[in-house]
Amino acid sequence: MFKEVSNGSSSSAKGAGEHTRALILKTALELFRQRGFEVTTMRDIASAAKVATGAAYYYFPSKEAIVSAYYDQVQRLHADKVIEYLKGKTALRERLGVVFHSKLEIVKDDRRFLGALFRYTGDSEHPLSVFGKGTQSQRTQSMAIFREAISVPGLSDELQQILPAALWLAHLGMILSLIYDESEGQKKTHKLVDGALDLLAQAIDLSSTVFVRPFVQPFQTKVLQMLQDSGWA
Amino acid sequence: MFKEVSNGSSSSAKGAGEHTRALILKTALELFRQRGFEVTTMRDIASAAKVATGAAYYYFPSKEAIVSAYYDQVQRLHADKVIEYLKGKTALRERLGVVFHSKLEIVKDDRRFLGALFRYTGDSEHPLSVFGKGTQSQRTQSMAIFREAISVPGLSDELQQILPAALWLAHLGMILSLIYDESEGQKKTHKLVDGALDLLAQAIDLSSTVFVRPFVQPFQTKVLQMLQDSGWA
DNA sequence: GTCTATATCTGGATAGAC
DNA sequence: GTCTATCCAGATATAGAC
Repeated sequence: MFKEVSNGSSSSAKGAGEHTRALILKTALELFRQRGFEVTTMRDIASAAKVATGAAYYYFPSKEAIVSAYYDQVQRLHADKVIEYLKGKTALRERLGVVFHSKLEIVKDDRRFLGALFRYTGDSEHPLSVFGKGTQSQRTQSMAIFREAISVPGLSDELQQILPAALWLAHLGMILSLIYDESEGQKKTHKLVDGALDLLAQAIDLSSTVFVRPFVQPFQTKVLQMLQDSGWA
Repeated sequence: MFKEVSNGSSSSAKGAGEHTRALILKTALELFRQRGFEVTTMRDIASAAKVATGAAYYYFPSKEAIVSAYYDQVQRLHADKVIEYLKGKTALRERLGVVFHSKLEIVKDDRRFLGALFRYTGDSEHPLSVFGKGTQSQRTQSMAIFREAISVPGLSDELQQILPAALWLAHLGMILSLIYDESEGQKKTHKLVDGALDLLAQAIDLSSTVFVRPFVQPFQTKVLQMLQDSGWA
């Protein structure tokens, strides 16, 4: 997110330093996976990538910024996967499954450093805070993926506006669950996701029913109002 | 939470170092409020409290541990307040309002360092992680307060088991909202809390209705099952 | 603009003497 | 239980090579 901004096309246009940057990122992630995030120092990363410490800081203002850059990668990858897998799928439950499970698939081996994403959650000023202004654009992109996933006929206007934010938040919860999940293959988290999506899809179906809708609609309206008031929709 | 454990009664039995500990805590909080959490160093704290740096670390293994100790205080205070204010109040909405707003009242001036509570959210191993094993007992205590608040007649068994965890999670959200809330008097957060509690109370009322209950009950059962599977109820 | 090399600062955290 | 001294690593600064 930091240096590549000044650098035209964000794909793989190997500008001079683009290679170095990629090398540092790749090396760092390998070390994080092997040894863990905390114990890996910037000096380790730089020397393993055979660059000077200053070079690492030239591209990544902090150790967490490396994880943040990794996560940008994840988001791009996720967006691509989702577009591909969503083709031809029309059922809401199925579409939601695609979005959540493909994300899980992408990050599944990176539990040891994914937690670094949450380090600045409580610091509203920090550029890397998940809820902060500095990450607004990533948030918007991520919500767009969820918006795409729920674009099926028959959904109320309110839900169309509520769900992207709600699902984005839920997906953060999923990542947290993954981080804390010691069960083999992290199957607890997979089960949790499936259970939650089942419930959500059923609840949405039910709420669209002619009998139930009149009861539920005012709730949706109020929730939407609250989200708008706090800048989430 | 750290040193006082080895020290019999947790109230104000001024054992040898109990005074020093309290002094360090008090001094640190003053500095955090005046200057902010990040910019205040352990050296600052120690010298302001007129003790050596090592002394501060003797009582608090990390800077965040000071905030954690502060939060223990908050929890005790909150529990006391809630017990007092809840007397004679029987309506669910009112009782929930007491619990949430009294918490908000207690922490309202401490936004500048409350965020430190979340620093280790992504680190499942860390003793101070909000979701970790090291904070289990505080979590249990906090949930007990919410359990007390919702002990009104007419609540389904499922909700009685679901709500403490759900409300505890929601109250974390409230604190995050407070931290990010720049509106004067943090009235956005107050409004959010009131809106959310209104909705919740209405939803619970509605779900107890003879007509709606049959539809909602299976959902509650499944949610409870999921919470139990993941160790939250 | 990209990078090396190196020196320095800062502040969280620890060890060991008393 | 408290202090002094020290370590460690994240981060910054600088000067210069290409």
